[in-house]
Amino acid sequence: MTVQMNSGISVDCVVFGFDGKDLKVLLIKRKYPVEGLSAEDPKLPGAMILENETIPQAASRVLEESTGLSQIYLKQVGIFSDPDRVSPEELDWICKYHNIKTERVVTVGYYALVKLTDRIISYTLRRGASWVRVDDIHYLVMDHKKILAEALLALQKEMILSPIAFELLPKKFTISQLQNLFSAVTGIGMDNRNFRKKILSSGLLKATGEKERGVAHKPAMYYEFNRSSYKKAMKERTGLEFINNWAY
Amino acid sequence: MTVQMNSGISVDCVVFGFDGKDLKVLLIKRKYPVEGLSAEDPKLPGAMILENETIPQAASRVLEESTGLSQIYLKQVGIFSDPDRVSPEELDWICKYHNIKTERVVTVGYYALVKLTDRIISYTLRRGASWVRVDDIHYLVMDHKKILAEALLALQKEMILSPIAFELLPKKFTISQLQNLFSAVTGIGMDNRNFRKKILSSGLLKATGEKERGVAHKPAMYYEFNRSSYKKAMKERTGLEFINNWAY
DNA sequence: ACAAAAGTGTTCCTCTTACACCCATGA
DNA sequence: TCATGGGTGTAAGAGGAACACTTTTGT
Repeated sequence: MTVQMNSGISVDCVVFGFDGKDLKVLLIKRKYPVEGLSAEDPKLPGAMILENETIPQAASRVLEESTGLSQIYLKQVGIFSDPDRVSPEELDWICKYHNIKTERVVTVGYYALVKLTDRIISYTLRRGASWVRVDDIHYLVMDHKKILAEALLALQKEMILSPIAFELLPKKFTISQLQNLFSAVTGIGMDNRNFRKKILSSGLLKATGEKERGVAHKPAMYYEFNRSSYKKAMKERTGLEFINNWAY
Repeated sequence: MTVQMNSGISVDCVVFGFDGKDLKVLLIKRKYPVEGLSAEDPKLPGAMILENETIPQAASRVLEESTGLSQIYLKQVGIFSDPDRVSPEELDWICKYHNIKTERVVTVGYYALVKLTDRIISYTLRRGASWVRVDDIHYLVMDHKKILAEALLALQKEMILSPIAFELLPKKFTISQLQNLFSAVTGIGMDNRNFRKKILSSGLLKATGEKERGVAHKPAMYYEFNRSSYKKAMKERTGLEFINNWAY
């Protein structure tokens, strides 16, 4: 067994969006199909890393290319380094497409959280990409399904621990939207009154004064994420949360 | 800017051990020094990945080589991919040492938790490695100091959330040892009575019946980690811990 | 006898949970 | 007026935090 000399390194991004009801993922199609590989197979947006580029930078680049957005929430999920994760045909395709030579491609999986605005939706659709409900994704090329699964798991964990839900919601949102998002991502249901109490007493929300319009029921108040109060709270943490979280 | 063709991929491991008082890290010296690079510079154990080897497998291999142990707790910390993280001299050294050609080395950082038994200590010392208190480590080669810092951060987070403390303790340990470990790693102090209450009511500890011997004070009871009860508890989680953890 | 760490209970208070009805709006 | 989701309060119980003294051993 010898040291691996030519490793290609790529990044693949699971871009999550929330439409108010379902968690969705941005999927693209393979460009420049070759023999034996369908151009219709859905895949995650990804790219080989460039010289003079760190891996997080590569992930940002992929995101900017596929969504038109910079400055979005990006988190590493894991490394996928099975020597056989890319089939010989796929490897061939990758080498031709990028005009490189490599015997192996190790990929770094990321997930990204974006607000599903009209702009981003039309941008992605124009480029032939699509937003698919997580539950409706049954096949992706290579090990992208596995990357998706790990990304979803990481998102669930993270959403329970950190206030990242706001990254998926519009700037102004209702408490119900927030709760639906939690429920959609984590599968956890919770009494609406208790949810409101907690989230409001947390100080993370700032009422905007604006209300929903044109809905056939009592209009809901719009709130914003109070980023500054969150930062302040982080500094004041006691740090005594431990055993509760892992012991019964 | 072109696609990176020759990326070397390595793993580096931060091996943590606990001697009952301080958190320590296993450091080694560079073998086969070359001009311009001291053989005395301390570094983390690491290796280039091999063909037909996944990255976690490479990390396990490094661990087995440096400690003689397999089956130990290993967790990925992050990827270090700054194009300039390895100086030209270092790169030269790496290429010569491994007899490869590469323009860049991306490394994956891991941390490992080991029980500091007599066997492992003598094994590592025989190989010229040393166990250094975390607080006493001021310089490591390349970006290894940064890797260490991130590993420590990840360990702290993880120890608050999961029962990994047991990986660092002997099979039989006292409650004080456990509490000291928490305190040493997380910096969190806690009332001893409350700590005992919590940890004992958690069902994670199993009293062995054995007591300390030869100590100049009331001998403490030895406990073991009750792995099966932990697994059972995990399945019964309600999953409603969220907002408490990130909101005030 | 003394030094040194182990071990033990109670009270107060906060936070979690469970639970059911009225409100504002558009159709 | 009806259908729809928004919004509200309370009581009981569990769990967290603060607190000081006795016990066991070796020297």
